[in-house]
Amino acid sequence: MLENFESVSRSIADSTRVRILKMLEPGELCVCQITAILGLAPATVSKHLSLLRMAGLLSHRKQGRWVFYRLSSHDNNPYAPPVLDLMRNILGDDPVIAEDRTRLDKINTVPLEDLCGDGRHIFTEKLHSKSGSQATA
Amino acid sequence: MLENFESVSRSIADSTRVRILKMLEPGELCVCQITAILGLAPATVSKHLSLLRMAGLLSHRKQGRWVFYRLSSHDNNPYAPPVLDLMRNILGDDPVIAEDRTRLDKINTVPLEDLCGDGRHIFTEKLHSKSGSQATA
DNA sequence: TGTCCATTTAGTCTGTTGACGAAATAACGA
DNA sequence: TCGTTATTTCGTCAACAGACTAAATGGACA
Repeated sequence: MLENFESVSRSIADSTRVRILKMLEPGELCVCQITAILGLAPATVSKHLSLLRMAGLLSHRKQGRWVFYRLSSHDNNPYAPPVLDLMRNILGDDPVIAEDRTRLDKINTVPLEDLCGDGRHIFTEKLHSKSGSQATA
Repeated sequence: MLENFESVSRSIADSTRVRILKMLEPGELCVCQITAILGLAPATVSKHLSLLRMAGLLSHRKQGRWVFYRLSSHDNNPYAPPVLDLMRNILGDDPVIAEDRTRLDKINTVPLEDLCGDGRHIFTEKLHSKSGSQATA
């Protein structure tokens, strides 16, 4: 009960995890895509994703070497759905969230192989450069 | 934006603060009443209340030497109302929350002067004793 | 004015959290 | 099978959070 609610509320009490939840609204993403958008170390991102999954907010599936995460449709935690519903209706106009969305759009124009492969660092750098918002990668 | 949401989500990410929000649903309470129900040091409770107020979840009014807190109806933080609405619909059947409600009912039978005065410690002790749930103070 | 008492603030201590790099794991392709 | 690569786990470290005690604040009342 209170324990389940706490795992959800603690999950959304961190801005990085809120960013993850918001960037997954349009659909599932690979870990390397999420990592590129956030600009954090893979280990850090993995830990956040694991925590969100444990709280019942995310589901994941493996496809080859890639792992895709999506907003959960499970019933593990009864408090997850109402919280996800609430989040869907807010923060769309927040600057940080909006910038993430811009990066997401840019990332969707690049094949996963390119993003996660050799060109990874170069692309991620462009994604987070000062002129990143209007650069065309 | 994200900052305002974070102050709310961090507020509800602690079980003590969730207990406070739930015990204030029926109506306002004095700090000494909240302290008695929680069984924590007054300074600790005061800090939690201050944090909840800063997040826009609580309002307060002074009456003499007592300070009464209630669920906020202000518009300081746009994320406070939807979160309070969500909370109203959940956790009513949680054991901890239910026990707090029992203590609240018991406290409401005692005049504030008695609760905050000399008999304070004795009453609080009864409130938190093993047989406290069925004791009649 | 001075005392009493509810509440808040200040200071401290301990446990938790979020970041990282390095090492382990797992799956693909040669 | 072996190397490569995406992801996770492990170990570490600095920053934060929540608890307490002690001291400060502020209103009530003699």
